[in-house]
Amino acid sequence: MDEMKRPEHLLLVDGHSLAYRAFYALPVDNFATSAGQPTNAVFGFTSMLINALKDEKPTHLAIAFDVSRETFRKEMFAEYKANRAKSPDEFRSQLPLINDVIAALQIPGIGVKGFEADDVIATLAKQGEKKGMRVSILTGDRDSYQLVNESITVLYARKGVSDIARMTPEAVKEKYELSPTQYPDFAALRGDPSDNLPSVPSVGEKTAIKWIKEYGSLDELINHAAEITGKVGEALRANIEQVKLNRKMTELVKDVALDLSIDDLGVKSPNMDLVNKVFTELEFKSLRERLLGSGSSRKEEKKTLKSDFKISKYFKSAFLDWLTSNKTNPVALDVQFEGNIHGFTNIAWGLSNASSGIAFSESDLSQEEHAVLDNFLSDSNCKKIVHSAKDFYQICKLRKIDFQGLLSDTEISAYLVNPGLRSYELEDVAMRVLGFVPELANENDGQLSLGDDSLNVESLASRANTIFQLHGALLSQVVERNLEKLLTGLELPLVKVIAQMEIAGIAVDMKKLNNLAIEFEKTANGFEKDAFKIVGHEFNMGSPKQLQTVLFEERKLPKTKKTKTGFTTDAEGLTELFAKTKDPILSSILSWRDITKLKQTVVSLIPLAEKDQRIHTTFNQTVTSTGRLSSTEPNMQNIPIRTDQGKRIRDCFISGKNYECLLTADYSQIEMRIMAHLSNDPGLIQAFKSGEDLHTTSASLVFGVKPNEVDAELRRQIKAISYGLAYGMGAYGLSQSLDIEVSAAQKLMDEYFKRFGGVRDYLAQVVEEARKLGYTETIMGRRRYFPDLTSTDRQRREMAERMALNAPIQGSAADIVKKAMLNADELIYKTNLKSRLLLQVHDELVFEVARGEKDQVEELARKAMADAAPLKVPLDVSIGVGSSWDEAAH
DNA sequence: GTGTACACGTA
DNA sequence: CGTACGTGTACACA
Repeated sequence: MDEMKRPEHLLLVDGHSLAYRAFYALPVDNFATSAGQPTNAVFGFTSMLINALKDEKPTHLAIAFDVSRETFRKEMFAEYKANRAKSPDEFRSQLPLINDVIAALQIPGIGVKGFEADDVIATLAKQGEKKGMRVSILTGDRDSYQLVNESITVLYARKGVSDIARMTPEAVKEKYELSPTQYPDFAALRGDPSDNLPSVPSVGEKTAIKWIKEYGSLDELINHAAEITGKVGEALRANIEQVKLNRKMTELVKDVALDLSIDDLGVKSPNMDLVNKVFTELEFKSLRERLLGSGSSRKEEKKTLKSDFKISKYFKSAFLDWLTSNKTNPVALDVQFEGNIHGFTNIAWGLSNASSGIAFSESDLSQEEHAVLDNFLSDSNCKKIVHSAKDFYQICKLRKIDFQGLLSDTEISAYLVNPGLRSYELEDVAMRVLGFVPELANENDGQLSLGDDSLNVESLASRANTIFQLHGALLSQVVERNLEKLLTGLELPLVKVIAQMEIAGIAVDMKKLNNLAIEFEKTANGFEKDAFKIVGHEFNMGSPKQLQTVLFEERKLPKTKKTKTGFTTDAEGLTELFAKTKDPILSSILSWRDITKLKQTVVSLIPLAEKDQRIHTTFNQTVTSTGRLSSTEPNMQNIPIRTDQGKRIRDCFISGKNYECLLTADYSQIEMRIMAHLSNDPGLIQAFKSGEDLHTTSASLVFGVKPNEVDAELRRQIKAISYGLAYGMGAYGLSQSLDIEVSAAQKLMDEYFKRFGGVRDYLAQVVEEARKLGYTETIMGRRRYFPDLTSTDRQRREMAERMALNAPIQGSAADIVKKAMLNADELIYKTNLKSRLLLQVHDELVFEVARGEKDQVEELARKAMADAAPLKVPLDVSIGVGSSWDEAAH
């Protein structure tokens, strides 16, 4: 192969800071050899190194290490890094292993006594720059930002082991509004807690940046220190010597005497024998694979996803060919975009089948090509496999076409196969299911992607190919686990409904909302003042720690229940304390907490209202382990309702222009109905069929009184028992929630089970079966796995048991509500109504009713919800209508 | 700058 | 020592 002459590129790695980052980024528990040697730092370090080699393709390479803590900086400032605890044994034991790794990779490691790795790197970087090389510095230390210029880039390990920020002069400017040369001036003012460099009191990043921007440099700032007014000015003048010292310490040394030169740093191929030996000892299997495909080792064949996978860069014939001739075969699609439901910009697409792919940015398309793309997207005969179909529905909806032909969504498939995992992002699912991650496409011109979230367009084709492969692998798991119907009959069609709900959003009365914020703020301030007066000094009421000092030390109140770090100050504890002591501070705190929480809710809603005066939440379909939806930004599923003040917040959600009112429809006691259905308990079923109030009926049975003799207290008790059971509560928990003796609680439970023996048998059977099978199932076949049911750790096992008890109940309710949403959507579509579904709050649906459609929507909602599942008991739906969400309550 | 603890809103 | 969530603040931090 003829060696192309490429520009020389020097990669310098700060070994210590990178390893340290890796150590804290990866859980030590998950990385150890079978002999028990921790390897998380080695693994993370090696992983970052391999990635950098792959991405940077350096021609020259060195790793610098700190040799000891005794450096010239320490001589200048005795306190330097004095606060650093000795690094944990688990970390230090890995340093020799890191040396083994870099020895195997034939990378020179450099350390110079009296200097830090940073200084060595600065020296080499400058030498490389002089020789006309491109220089990259991989580090977890921001001090090296001062070296950044047109030739020198810092690759800063932000968090984890894959989040690398590419710090060019522009990136530094963007982040700090300062040039790289100004960075150390700023750092000197800010101080550095990890190096034990003090900051100027009351000067934070904001002020530091402002000053350096204003005066241009630290020297100039100091020259004009006398001009700065106020407290901050005084603080600066009082600390000028420290700041000067900080500045000296931050400056990197660029002329450390080294006994080798850049020319000695040419990249060598790894010593494969040694690599095999070391990686085997460390039990790194996947890293060895990655190394082989790293490109730093010369002729090794590259391990891509699929050797025959071809990516066509965009060109016209390929584009047309792809979108028009592949009609009958499924295609995997990936999309990248900026913006949100109010406007998507910079859209780029990746498409792939088993063997080839194409990727293109929309900006490169002609008008005709755009039309071809739209046709493809809305052609139900073109079967599409995607990861996160909601994006596709929303992008299409905004350009007024219908996304059609959804064959599957790998994100949702993966979720159904095993809900309750942390992430269903493509990279994570691919790693779990296929054992690899989609590769970034190679770039031939040496320009690299920007890291972060901006992908290069070609990589969308590899992502699409990964999605294609995932579909095959996940489909067999879906079939194996009997999840096909749940997937295609419930979750997939639901995606579109949710996409529409998010785009619709819910209208808010901004005036009311703003006024509420002001009013709550005022009230809160009043309570705060009261509290300060009672205590005799100011303190931060929002700090549980300070609160503890005030309550238990200053006021010597009796201690509440313990938390991990002290004594609880939660509402329950404080209420109890108040009953005991009548200390007025307690009621002030409780009232302040209450109103502050409400204020915060209101305040956070205000900026979320978009130009359309509506709030558009995001419903996540793959978060909960039970099958429920979740809602974020804002969470519309925990808007207050219980108190009068809280209801005033609900009153701010209203029907929008051209709509008549809001309509809420909710299931009454859906979880207890499911309990009746699943347990087949004749008493419970009868109670529901009778049409009487459930809790009243149950109470009369359990307590042996006539229904009309069931008072509020008895009703409250039976309600606590019923729902407690659905959550796996024991006698102790019941005694707590009813404030009775444990023995009394046990008696109550016994009595309950005497009447509802079927419930007891069912609960026992659920756990038994879950232990046997490893999972529970809902009425629609949704599974949740419980590995901890066989744990020897009692606490974990019992936790798993309670979760297993609850999962079929909560999960079946989720199934039913989801089905109801589909029904409602379909009925609206069929009857051509303008009304629409806006929100789902677990057992409640909120509709926005168009003029003149009130009665129809009410009937439709009732039918959609009641018919959602054929249970052994009826599904009771109650409906309310009003001009606001509060008024529509019932 | 980031993660954890605590507190608290909903079903 | 009752399930399932999301969000805010304070605080520690290696």
